[in-house]
Parts: sequence; C-alpha cells; structure tokens
Amino acid sequence: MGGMTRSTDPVAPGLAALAAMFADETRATFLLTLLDGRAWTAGELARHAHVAPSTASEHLGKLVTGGLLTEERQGRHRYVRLADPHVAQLVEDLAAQVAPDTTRRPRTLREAGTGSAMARARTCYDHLAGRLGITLTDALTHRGLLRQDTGFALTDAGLRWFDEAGIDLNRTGRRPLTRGCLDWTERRPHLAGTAGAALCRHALDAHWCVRIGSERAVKVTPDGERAFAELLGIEARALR
Amino acid sequence: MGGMTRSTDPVAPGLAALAAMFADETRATFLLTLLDGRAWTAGELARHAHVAPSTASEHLGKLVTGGLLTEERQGRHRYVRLADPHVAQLVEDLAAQVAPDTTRRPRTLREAGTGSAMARARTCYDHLAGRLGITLTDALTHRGLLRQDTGFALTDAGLRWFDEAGIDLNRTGRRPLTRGCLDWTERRPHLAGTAGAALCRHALDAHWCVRIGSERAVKVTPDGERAFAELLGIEARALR
DNA sequence: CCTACATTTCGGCCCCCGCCGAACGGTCTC
DNA sequence: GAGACCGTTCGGCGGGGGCCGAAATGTAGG
Repeated sequence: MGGMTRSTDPVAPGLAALAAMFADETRATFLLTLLDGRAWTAGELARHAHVAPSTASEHLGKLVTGGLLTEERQGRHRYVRLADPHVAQLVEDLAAQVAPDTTRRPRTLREAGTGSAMARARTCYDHLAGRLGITLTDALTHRGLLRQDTGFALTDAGLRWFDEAGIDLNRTGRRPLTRGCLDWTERRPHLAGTAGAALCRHALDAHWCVRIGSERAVKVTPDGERAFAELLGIEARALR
Repeated sequence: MGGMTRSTDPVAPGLAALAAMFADETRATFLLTLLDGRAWTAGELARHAHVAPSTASEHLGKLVTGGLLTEERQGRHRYVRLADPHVAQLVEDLAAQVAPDTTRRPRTLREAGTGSAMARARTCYDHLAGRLGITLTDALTHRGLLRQDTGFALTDAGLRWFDEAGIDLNRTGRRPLTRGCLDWTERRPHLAGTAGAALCRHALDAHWCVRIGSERAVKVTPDGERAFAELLGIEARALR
C-alpha cells in the first residue's frame, strides 16, 4: 500500500488529528479547566490534573502546536489559555454530548460545596452558565428580548435593552451575536456568543457578580441582585 | 497511584472517550461518509475507507457501542447510520474546525468532477449544503424570512412562508428549529436544524433536487429551479 | 555567584490499539 | 445441499503515545 493515502475524504486526517487532541484524559482535563476563560500556568495545570510537570509540559506543547491553546511566556512562567471562542465552543459541544451521570453523589463535603456553587452560577469561557445563566436567559426570553422558539436570536427590543443597560455589544468579527450553549447541569441552552460574553463581562466589571474560589464559580452580589431585578424583573430569591 | 481517580473533573474521562471515537482516521472517514444521512453496509464502508472487512467490523462495533451509530441488521447485511442529529452536528462542528486546505487541487478528472458537484449542491446529514445551501439561506435572509444579524432564527414571516409553501416544520422534540451549520467549502453558515431538515426533505420529495452518484452530491431539477424562483426569487443561473 | 523555582528535554518503560489474514458462522441463490 | 457472499472473531504483529524520574535549561532574587 506504500505511501498512498488510504482515505477518500481529505478532511478525515485533520478531523482525526483534531479529535486526538481531546482523546487523552489529561489533555481533556486541561481543556475543561481552561474553559474558565483564564490563563493558567503549566505547573498549576499539572497539579490540578495530578500529573508530573514534565508530562504536563509535553501535553501543552501538543495543544499549542495543534492550535487549541495560545501561550504567553512571562519570566519563568508559561501561561496558556484557550486560543479563541471557537475552540471554547468545541470543548463545550463535546462536553455537552457526554452523558451526564446525574446519579453520582458528591463524595466529600468540599466537593458538595464547590459543586453546588458551580451549579448555582459559573462562567463558561466568556459567558455565564449554571442556574444563573439559565435564569438570565429565561428572563430575557420571557420579556421578549430573546427568541428561542424559532431559533436563538435577540429581538429588536433585545438590542435596545442591551443599549439602554449600557452593555456594549462589541459587534466585530464573524462571531455570531447570540448562540445557545447547552448547559451540562441544567440540560438547557443559555445565552452565549458575543451578547453572552458582553453580558458576562459587564456583570463582572460592574460587580454584579464576583468570582469565588480559584475556579469557574461566581456569586451574585447585592448590587447584582438589584440590577437583575430592575433590568429583568428577576426576584432575588431565584438567584440563590 | 492505585485506583485513585486522577482527574478533578468528572466530565473529563467521558470527554476523552468520546473524542477517542473520532481520533482514528478510519473511524473519522466512516463518520464523514455517514454524514450523507443514509445507511451504509459494513462492506461498503470498508471498501470506501480502504481497510479490511475485519477492521471495519471492529470499528463499527466501537462506534455503535459508543452511541454514535445505530445499526439495523437485514439478512446478511449490517446497515449503520449516524445515531441522531446531535451526533451529526458534532461531526459537522469538528469538520468545520479543521483548517480547509483550499490550496489543494484535485488530482484526477473524476475527483474534479465529483468535487465540483459536491461544492455546488450536497446534503449535510439531513439538510442542504454547498453553494445551494448558501444560496437558499441567503435568499431566505434577504426576504426577511430568516434573521442572521442577531443570531440565527426564522422570523414570523418565515414561519408563514414554510406553511404557505406546504413544507411541514415537523416541530417535535427538543431539537432547535433553526441552527447555523458552518459550511466547510463556503465558510459561511447555512440553514440547519428542524427547518433545514424539513426543507431538504421536501426538496427531495417534491423532486426539486435529486441525488446524483452514490454519495452526498445532489442536483437541482428544472422543477426545482421553477420552485426556487417562484418561492424565493432565486434566478436559475445562481443554481448552476 | 549561588540558591530556589518553573519548565523542558531525554531515556526508558509499558500498555493500548489499529491492522491484517485465516478461520468460522449466517444468509441468500441456485 | 453446494457454493458464493457478508460479516465476525481471534491471534499476532508493530507502532504510537502517555507516563515518570533524572538531568538540563532558564529565570528571579539575594
């Protein structure tokens, strides 16, 4: 058979190579960890995934070469982050496809605590997810600002709402304005895309939400409760 | 390290296992081939991917066990197809992410022929893609039936259009009505989701399009040219 | 310069997995 | 029932790749 290409489809080798990036448990852990949208050092990721630094280094090399991560060297540190929203979406899509074992119970108190905080409110790359993400998405939909019945798109009233709330929909590039991201705890779509990112960014900038712990979980502040009540009619009770 | 779980994230093992399904070139070829939405026999796939029947059999076993394919035994044949639209979407998403080598030139006359037919009009699982898919999507958008500027959703006028054209939007289940599918030859989104599937199905049923060859390529018939001109104002020239 | 620390490179180990051919079990046709 | 055909199972081969520890590189700070 020699050096002959075996596959009919020219896309297949690339597809297999891309999937191979995700097909290792350690690399998958890295990618899911980086889904918090921030930059981590190689050592942090190594400890987080319980592998030797040398192992982590090799994995990061592959992920960077493969275009999934970008790196930034600062002194003796190597910071990596997801390369772009497209990659983040791919990680989300794959994670959403995985059968969620909802039967599983938390094993430790610590896990139960962070687990419920994560379920309550967290970031998903650059937008808000968890029950908070669902609550916001539902409120937008219920008020006629977002349509989910014929797809997933802001309405004209929705565009005005963002404008009036002072949230800049930084509409640039080809990234879609809105996109449904399937939440893997709630199993329902929540607002992602440029609009979701703008909302999350504004919520953090205006201290409507603050990050808690060192991971993806966030918490709604009293300021945030007031803002969400005023702008979207969300009761504070629904945010706890 | 014993039997201890190494990963912090419970999703990671599942994600890695799912990705491993795609991470083999032969399996990737199978999945891309099955993206035509039809059922293939094990032998057909084996020949198409240039592997021994025994090899194909093992791969199909994994893909079926992994839930990506469903099988249907008929006599001495084993027919397989993509398990559901969700799987198809995942294959599309991964394929769209791979860098398209647009620089590559067709090597043979046969490849050039089928290649341009594929680029002109083809199916993508259960909806229409290629230039035809783009042309239809653009026409819908231009007539105010589909909004792409604030997401990707039909308008109320769009819902009426489907109704008046006699195309049944079989709205059932949780599948989204519309969804943008990124075309990997055109690099632009075209209509997918329930609406895209309904349109494709109707086009084939009403003989607006017919399949050519044994793969994904389709051709617009004279009936189809009339229908698209009448319903969407598309010039026949744009369909050739 | 010398120490501490983050990261990388290298060698070696081992397991996993894709591949094939040969043999076998069903199924259809004549 | 004989023969052709489709698919599966099994054994064995070979390569790729993840893992670690040890040593090397490079940076920050005394």
